[in-house]
Order: sequence, then C-alpha cells, then structure tokens
Amino acid sequence: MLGLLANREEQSGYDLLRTIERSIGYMWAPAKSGLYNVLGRLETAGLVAGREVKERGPSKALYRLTGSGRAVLEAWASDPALELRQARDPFLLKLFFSRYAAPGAAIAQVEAYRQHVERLLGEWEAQEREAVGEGDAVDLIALRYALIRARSTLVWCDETLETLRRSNL
Amino acid sequence: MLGLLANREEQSGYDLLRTIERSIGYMWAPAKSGLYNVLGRLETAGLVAGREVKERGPSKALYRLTGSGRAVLEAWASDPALELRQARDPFLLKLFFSRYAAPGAAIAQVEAYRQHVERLLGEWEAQEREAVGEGDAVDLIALRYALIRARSTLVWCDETLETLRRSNL
DNA sequence: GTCGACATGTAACCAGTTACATGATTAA
DNA sequence: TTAATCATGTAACTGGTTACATGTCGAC
Repeated sequence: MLGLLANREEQSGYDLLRTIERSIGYMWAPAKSGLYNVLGRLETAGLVAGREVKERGPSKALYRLTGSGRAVLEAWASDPALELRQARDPFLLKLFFSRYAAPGAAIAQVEAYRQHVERLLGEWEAQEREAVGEGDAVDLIALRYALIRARSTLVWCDETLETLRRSNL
Repeated sequence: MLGLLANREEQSGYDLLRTIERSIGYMWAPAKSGLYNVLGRLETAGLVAGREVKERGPSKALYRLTGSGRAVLEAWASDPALELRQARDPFLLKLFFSRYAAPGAAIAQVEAYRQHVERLLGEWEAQEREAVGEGDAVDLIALRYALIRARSTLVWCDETLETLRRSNL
C-alpha cells in the first residue's frame, strides 16, 4: 500500500484497487474489505494521512504517504532479508493425488489449467506491451518473472499431457 | 491428508509429518499443530479412524482412511474444477518497489533469491533421482513442475541481475 | 545425566476472504 | 428506470501460523 501511494499524489481506497488491477494485481490483490481495513490501520499508525473529499459523486477519503510512511517503505524495500512463503498450489496437489481420480480426470485438469495459464499469459503480454511504451524497466522485471513462469508452465503442461496419455491416466 | 493415508496402512500424526517432508513437502507442508488439528477433525467427520497404540515409546494414535474418507478423496481428485489461488510472492513485491530501496539492495535481494532457488533445485533434483529409482511416474509429474519452474526462475534471476547492473540499481 | 528423536497437543494470533449492507451519481 | 460505476465499510469466518506445554524413550 505504501509503495502504491509513494509516487502518486493522493488516492482513495477505490483508486488503489484499480491501480492494483493495472499494476501488481497479478502478484498481490487484496479483497476490497481488506484494503479499506489496512488503509485505516496505516492511518492510525501515522504512515498515511487521509482527508475527506466531497466532489461530484459519493464522498471519499484521499490518502497520501507521510514522512514516516516513506521511511517505513524505504526500510522495507532496502531490507535484504528474503520473506519466503511456501508456494501452495491446490491444482498441483490434486494432480499429485490423481491416482485416486476417475480415468481421464487428470488429463482434463491439466488441459483446463493449460487454458487458464494461456489466458493469464495473454493478459500479461498485453501489460508488457503497454509497459514497454512507458519505458518503466522496474515494472518489467517483476512482470517478466510472471511471463517466464507462465511460459515454462505451458511447456510442463504439454509434457505432462503426453506422459498422462501414454500411461492412459 | 486423506491422500497421504490412502496407500499406506495406518500412520500417526508424527509419521504423516515425515511423509509430507519426503513427498509433497515442497508444495504443501502444514505446521505440526495444524496437522494434529485436521486429523482430529477428520476423525470427527468419520473420514479417518484412529486407534490408540502403546508400544516402545510414547503412546500414539494410528490413523487409517475409512470408506467414506476414500470416497471423499476420490470425489475431490476427480473434480475437474480448478482451485486457483493467487500466487503471492513477497520477494517479487519487494523487488517491484525496489525504486524506493537503497542502492544495491535490489541486486543483493535477487542474488540471495537465486541462491535460495538453487538450493531448492538441488533438493528437488535429489528427490527426482530417488523417485526415478522407484518408478513412480505420477510423483514425478508434480516434481517436474517444481523443477521446471525453479530452472526458469534461475534464468530470470540472471537476466534480472544483468538488467539491474546495467541500470545501476 | 543429557541430548535427540518420538509424540501430541493448546492458546493466541494473523492475514486474508466472503457475504452482506449502504448509498450517490451518471449514462443508456 | 435501470444498470454500471463510484465509494466505503462491518461481521463472520477460514486456513493457517507461532509460541508454548508436556512428556517418553533410547543412545551415548
């Protein structure tokens, strides 16, 4: 949240939701209620400052980053400690236990997954084309991660489908 | 849990923890307390049956899958619906906001991440060699997913490090 | 006599979700 | 007049986590 507020002057919770959709949505997208919740807690902590605004449309609160908010953001971004979290993929877990599935189920699942990844890849490639226009190299680094992963996932899907078909699963 | 109990006769919570470590640990590994908790709830639901055992060592409960447990497992494994969850990667998020980081911080983070992924890759490759010996093709499918991802992540790390060094970040 | 593996849990907390609730304004 | 977009939240729940608590047994 702090990062999203850092280079833009004043955004409402609603604005932030759309900013997220257009930028980091593919790696971090909170639920609406959660976003408003953290915004409130950040304000209480003095890391962001909000002001009420009433102009054409329902009234809203516009938030900006405070000095201590920026300090916290910079400390976090500079901290070299890796925050690792287990990559939990329910699709993969189900596939692992596909020996207990009905015949053909594993193939159907991988095919559906492949289609899903292909759709995501298309979206991210579109985002990449936009970002290249804006010349924002850092945005691209994170996006390229998603792209590379998606492409190798497709390779894995094809390999896996072949394996499954050969063993009649 | 049901899947892990399906092809093994009777395991204790402790046994399951080690089974997880050796098999699906790289994609799903609950905390101890959580595991005992779900085991209890599965028993209440009648999906697993436990019996108390006292033999050299502290007393323990051995669980086996019940008939309805197996039915639930098979239904889940056969269900073609994709359970998708957002891949949230705090490392990537931090990198995205590395413009607010101290000079050199981004490079240090990617280097640490690269090292971490390389270590994981080594573990998984060892696991792969073991599994090939046992000829378990389905275990390998899931593991190959992790391997392919890890390898492409390393490619991305190198590409990213070069980009960062060129732009003096 | 103390270390490590075996073995099981409780309590408190945390990050985040879904479902629900409310309402203003604008465009078709 | 109806739907879409703007705008903000509460309550309940879910799927976990960490820290703590307790103890047995064998090996060295």
